[in-house]
Amino acid sequence: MPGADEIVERILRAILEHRLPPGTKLGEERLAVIFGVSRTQIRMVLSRLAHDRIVTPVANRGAFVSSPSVADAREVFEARRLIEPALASRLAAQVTAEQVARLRRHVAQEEAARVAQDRRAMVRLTGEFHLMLAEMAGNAVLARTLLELESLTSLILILYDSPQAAACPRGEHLELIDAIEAGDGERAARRMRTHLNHVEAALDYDAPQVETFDLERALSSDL
Amino acid sequence: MPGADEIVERILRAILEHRLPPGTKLGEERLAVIFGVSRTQIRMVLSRLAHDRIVTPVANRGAFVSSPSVADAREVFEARRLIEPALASRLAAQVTAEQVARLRRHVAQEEAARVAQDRRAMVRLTGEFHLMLAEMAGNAVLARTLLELESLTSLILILYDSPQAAACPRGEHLELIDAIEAGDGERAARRMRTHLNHVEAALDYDAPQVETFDLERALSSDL
DNA sequence: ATACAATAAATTGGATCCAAAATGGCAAGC
DNA sequence: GCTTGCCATTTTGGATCCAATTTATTGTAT
Repeated sequence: MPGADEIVERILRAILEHRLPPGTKLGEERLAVIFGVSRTQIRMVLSRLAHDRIVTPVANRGAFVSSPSVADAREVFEARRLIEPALASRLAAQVTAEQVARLRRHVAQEEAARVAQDRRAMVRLTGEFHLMLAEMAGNAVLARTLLELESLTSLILILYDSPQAAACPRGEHLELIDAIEAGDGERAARRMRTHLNHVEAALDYDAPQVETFDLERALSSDL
Repeated sequence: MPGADEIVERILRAILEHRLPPGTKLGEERLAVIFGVSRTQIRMVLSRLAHDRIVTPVANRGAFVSSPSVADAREVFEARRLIEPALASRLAAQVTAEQVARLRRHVAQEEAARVAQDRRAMVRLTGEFHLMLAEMAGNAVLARTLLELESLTSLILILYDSPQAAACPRGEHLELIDAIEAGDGERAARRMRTHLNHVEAALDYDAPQVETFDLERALSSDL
C-alpha cells in the first residue's frame, strides 16, 4: 500500500502520459479502492494536488483534473520561458559527458516513438526530457516546480493542441543538446526559448476543445 | 473560522515575518485551537506545507518548521537567481507608472523601518518587495513559486544570517526600480542578479546557528 | 544525589462515523 | 412524450474515535 507521496507521483505520471484528461472526476472512494488506501489518505493527496493547481476542487462535488484556461496556459508557458532557458544555460556550464549521453539516448527513444506513431509514448518522453534537464541541474526545488509546470503543460496540450502538430518539433531537442554539450549557454538558452515558442505556437487557443470537452464531461459524469 | 487556504497563508506570513523560527514544533491540537478548527483541517494544512518543504514531518513526532540545510539554501538562491532576474527583465518591458509608484512607496516604508531599527518590519517589507515584483508580472503560478522561495529564504536568513548584515543591502531595491522604470530589462536583470548575490554573500554558511536553535527549541516545547 | 527503569499522559496517524449536499431514478402532470 | 417535482442513494466534508508511538513523570536502586 503506497503512501500519499507515491500516490501523488502516480497521478502526476498518469497526467503526464495523457491517461488522465482534463475534467476527469477524481472520486475519493474510487481512488481509495484503486490505490488500496483509505479515503483519508486520498483527501491528503487531493488537497496537495489542488494546492498545485493540478486538480480543481468544486464545493460538495469533489475534485476534477484541472482544465487550464487560455490565460492559465499563457502563464504556464511564460513561466517556462522564464525558467527553462536560464536552466539550459546553467546546465551548459556544468554538464558532464555522461549526462549528455543520457540525454541523447532519451532523444533516440523519442525518435523511435515518433516513427512508431506512438503518440502517447511521444508525449511522455518529450515531457520527461524537460524534466531530465531540471534534474541534471541538481536543484530539487527547481525540479519540483518544473514537474508542476510540465504537468500543467500536459493538460494544456490535450485542451489546445491541434492534432496534427507534434508535441515537440522534431530535431529541436537535439539542437538543444548540441548547444549544451558545446558549453554555449547563450545558444542553449536561445534554443530553449525558441523551442518553447514553437510548442506554444502549435497550440490553437482560438478554437479550444474546452467547450466540447466540458460539455461532454458535464453529461457523462462517469470516470 | 478560517479555511485551510487561509491558515496556510497565515502560517506563511508568520514565517515571512520571522515569528516562526526554524525548528518550531507545529503541534496539531495546538494549531487547531489557535485557529479554531478541528485537527483534520490542520493536518491538511501541514500536509500541504510539507509538500512545499516549508515544514518537515517527522514520523510519530509531528511537523516542524523546516531548517534548510546549507545545500538547501544554495538551491533556493540558485533558483531565485534563475527566476527573478528574468522576472525583473520581463517586468521592465511592461511596467506601468502606477506600479512604479507603488514600488517606490514600498521602498520608502523599507527605509522608514531601517531608520527605526525595526528589524522585523524590515525583513517583512524586503520579502514583500520581491513578492510584489512577482505579482506585478501578472503570473499567478510564478508568484506562488516565489512565495515558496521567499518563505524558505526567510528561514535561511534566520539560520545563517550574520546579525550585522542587512537583509537587503540598502539602496539596491531603489536602483532596481530605476532600471525597471527605464524599461532597461538587461540592467534590471543584472541588478537583480547582483542584489541576490549580495544577500547570499552576507550569509555565513560556515557558522550556522542551527545547533543553538534546535537545542533551545528542544527544551522549551512551547509555541 | 544522580542515573535508570517503569508507568502515566499526551500526541500522532489512521480509520470510522455522521450530517449536509448533490446525484440519479421515479412518478405525476402538462 | 417530454418535462417537472419528489424521494432514495451516493458522495463529500468534517469530526470523532482508537490504536500505536513518543514524551513526561514518578519511583527505585546504585
